Amino acid sequence: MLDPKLVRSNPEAVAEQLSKRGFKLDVSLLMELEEQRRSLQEKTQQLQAERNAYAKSMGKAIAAAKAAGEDIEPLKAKGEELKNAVHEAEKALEAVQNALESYLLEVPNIPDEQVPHGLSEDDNVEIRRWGEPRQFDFPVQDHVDLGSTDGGLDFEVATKIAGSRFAVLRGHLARLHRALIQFMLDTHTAEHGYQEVYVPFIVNRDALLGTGQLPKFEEDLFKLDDEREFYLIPTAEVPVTNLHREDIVADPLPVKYVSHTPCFRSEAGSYGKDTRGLIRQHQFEKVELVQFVRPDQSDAALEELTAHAEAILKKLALPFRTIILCGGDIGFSAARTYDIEVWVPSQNKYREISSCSNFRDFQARRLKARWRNPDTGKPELLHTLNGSGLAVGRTLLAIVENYQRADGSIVIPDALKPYMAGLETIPGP
RNA sequence: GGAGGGAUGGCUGAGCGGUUGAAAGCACCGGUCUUGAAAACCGGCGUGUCGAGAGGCACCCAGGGUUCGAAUCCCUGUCCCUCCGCCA
Repeated sequence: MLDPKLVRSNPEAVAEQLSKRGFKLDVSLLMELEEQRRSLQEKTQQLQAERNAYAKSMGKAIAAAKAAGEDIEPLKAKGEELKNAVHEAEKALEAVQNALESYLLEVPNIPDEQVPHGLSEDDNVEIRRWGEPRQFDFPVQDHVDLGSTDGGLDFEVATKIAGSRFAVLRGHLARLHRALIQFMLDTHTAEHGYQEVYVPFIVNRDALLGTGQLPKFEEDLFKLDDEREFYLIPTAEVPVTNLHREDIVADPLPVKYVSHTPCFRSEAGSYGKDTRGLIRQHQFEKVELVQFVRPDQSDAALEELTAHAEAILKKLALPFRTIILCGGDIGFSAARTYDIEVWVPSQNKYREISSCSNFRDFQARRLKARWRNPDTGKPELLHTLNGSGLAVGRTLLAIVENYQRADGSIVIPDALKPYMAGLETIPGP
């Protein structure tokens, strides 16, 4: 959520900045609600003050009246009147505050100055490339064909037991999948200073409000049929970032977590997109990096975090490029996002494998995630960041395709061999 | 699943329906003292929100209710603890 003070004190400037992402801030609605809020709040608080003062004086007044043998009913009646007036004012104020709050909850974050202009993914800007896409001297197969030979990658049986957009992995590929997870976790904990956390895969509504998936993106989530309003997590970002909801972080910042979780997405609105293969699934695994940092450190932290994700691809010798998302393509809660795209030979292009974002204080404000600034001694909002490090299914896909040989076998990257009991290649048909 | 007991400021922990936004201790900050530190002593010290400011308002798990007045009474929910049962 944006700082309400900023929005009401400078609505035109905020609207201008939000237009960069194609969002139209309803300034007149906002101003009108704000005006109502102000006058109602004034009135309510004045009445509350009156009631409080009156109630305070009542103890003595009643005692005095009783001693004098007077009727105390009139004293009570005045209190009753005040009570009712306060109630009414409070209700009106609450209604306006709710309207204001629910509007603000659906306003996206202000994009960073460095975010390129543009309204579609075509306007994203490439920052850097690493590695050379391999030249193949034989017809390239995609991972679906490569995996189908020994049933290592089986979409049909997954359809039977669940439905479309699910996969079953078997044998070497299942092991490779597990190896990737271990490898990523080990790298981030041992080399990049992250603490590993294991978290719930089911979260409540408050958690999703905190990170910004709700209230606006309910249709992307799997909701459980349960009166407790449970949802399957769409990313580890939700449980991990919520670790510090309504918290004043005591640890020295930055606090860095890495977590491996499954992710569940209904992918509403993506029908017909990437229907083949592992790219877009209802269930996939991800190793996620999350950081809580001092506000003045978050820009640097995003560069660092992105480099941590890139390090995995470098160790796996998978060619990639890093792009910065333009205003129109950036996520709801993010101020700045780098996508890392890995080379996918069968598609002859780079495809997203990680998304690293700085949310500034946007999530922190919703979460009430704070730290105690030693300079002021006061609790202040901190900044949150996260990034995939990496999406496991897509990494598996990239390995299978980039490391394929003419006979359909797949070479195991050196970095993964220790996790594969020394296996050198996954044999072809 | 059954039976009890809890939830108060960064932590521990008092709190009679009215003078309690909240005792006390710890921690923390400032000062005195000291060559320095510790100890001792003095003072300060919750969060949010509105306001230019003075100051106001809200908050004692959450939501309802009773009352002129609720941290204190009632109801519902959530979470935690103890005992019994069951269980990967």
